Amino acid sequence: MAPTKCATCPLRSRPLFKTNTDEEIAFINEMRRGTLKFSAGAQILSQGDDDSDLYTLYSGWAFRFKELEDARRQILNILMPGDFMGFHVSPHTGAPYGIECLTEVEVCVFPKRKLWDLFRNHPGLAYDVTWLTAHEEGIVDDNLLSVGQRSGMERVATIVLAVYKRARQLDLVQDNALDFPLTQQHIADMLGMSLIHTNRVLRRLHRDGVFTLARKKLRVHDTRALRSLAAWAEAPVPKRPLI
Amino acid sequence: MAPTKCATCPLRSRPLFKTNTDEEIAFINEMRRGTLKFSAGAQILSQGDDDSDLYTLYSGWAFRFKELEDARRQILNILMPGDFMGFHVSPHTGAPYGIECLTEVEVCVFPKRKLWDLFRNHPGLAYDVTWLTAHEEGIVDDNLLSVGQRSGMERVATIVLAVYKRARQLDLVQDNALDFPLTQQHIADMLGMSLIHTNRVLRRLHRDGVFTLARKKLRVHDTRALRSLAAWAEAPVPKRPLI
DNA sequence: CGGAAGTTTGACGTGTGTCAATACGAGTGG
DNA sequence: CCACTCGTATTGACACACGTCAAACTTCCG
Repeated sequence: MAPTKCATCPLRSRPLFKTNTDEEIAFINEMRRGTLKFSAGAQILSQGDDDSDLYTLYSGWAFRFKELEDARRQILNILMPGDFMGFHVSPHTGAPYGIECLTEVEVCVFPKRKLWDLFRNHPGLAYDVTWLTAHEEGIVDDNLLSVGQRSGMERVATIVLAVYKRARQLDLVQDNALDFPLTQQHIADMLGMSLIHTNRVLRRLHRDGVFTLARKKLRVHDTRALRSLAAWAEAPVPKRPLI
Repeated sequence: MAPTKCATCPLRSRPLFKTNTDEEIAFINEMRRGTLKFSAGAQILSQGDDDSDLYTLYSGWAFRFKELEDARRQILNILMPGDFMGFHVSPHTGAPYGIECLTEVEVCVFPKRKLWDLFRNHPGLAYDVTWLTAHEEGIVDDNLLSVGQRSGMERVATIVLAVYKRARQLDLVQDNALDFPLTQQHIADMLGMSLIHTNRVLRRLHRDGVFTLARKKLRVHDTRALRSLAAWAEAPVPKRPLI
């Protein structure tokens, strides 16, 4: 359950998140309209929606995606606790993407029209909003690099490693294992590959003992191998803002 | 030549760009350290640079890209006049992408450390920075959708149409034609295809009379055909901020 | 227990990549 | 004005990663 007051938000006390001033937290608390629950598979935001709200993902996983008329779907990035969602540039022409839940999800809701107050009175938070937007763009950049340039094997290794790292930052990993709610179809849609080819690649990595992925559990056995398969560039993780 | 004062910036008077208050323009003018010229092929920002500046592209074209150790390169998006560049989340770990000029380029330079003043004293401009960041993310989203889900033919049609539309907004199109500085290698690196396959697709579209692309000139003959090849979704263009 | 959703495998086709060679265009220097 | 050259564009032959179709199997869950 989400806490009633942002000041006592257990997410905020995690070392991953930077600290805000009491005043800023009070403002966030006041701006927050409340929390909402969605069940797995529900859409928090549908492509084309206009006049949607802003959200911070409090618990659970979701993903942001775009789709074409003929139902081909591209997953743009995965959303995990602390991610800020719903800010886009086409408020009048409808959301250019959708957001769908992978698990049961709880979000904090912020009305868009209060955003101006935030920018006007809390420059620190305004900067945080920009930071989060740029951060998400960085992840999409990474995904575009993968889908555009890496082979199927490299793509799978890269995404597994990326998810594993994010999950570890959020303290979701125990004994190299975590709950992993994506189906192979989701992975395929994220990597721009067919379901069947995705399955073959996963099988191969499974057989080679790099990781196991079964029954919604991901267990990473050989980070080293994963890293070299992915041609991964290591980089320290800066403290991120939380709105 | 870039003007000495932002108040008389000819870019700003274009209908594409929204108006700012005199005070805001004065602040931008004061924040601007000056202008810089780059020749075609020069890198405004190199992957891994730390402590870089912020830029607004004043004239010319450039592109943002990431590359892997083995020199595979993914172009993330194309930059045209009015684009805001250089804001990213990893100031201490080095820029996660590079920016390279396609033509001779002139940019306005803004020191990053003044950004805090901007957020603190000019919430309208702070919002504009966020807007521009989110807008660029939207373009990367579109590119990821293309690279992940569309066929080679669809990808080429989509990108040609997108560039054509942006160029028209900037008044760069005369008689359905514009200066187009990308080589086929650039297009290939943007669409995640090999140079040779890109060439074949271009030839086919050329033969079918959809558009011609030769000697750095792009001439669009059949927008209708292009649109249907691209499965394009029409959307009105909102006024964009200019910093 | 039954049905739906998700996973796995095989057979086969094709879009796209790779290799190699030629042709073209724009500069450069003689 | 002509060689020369280098980046760019074009084309053919061939290979393979990946997509498609089809079917069985396994897991989940009411």
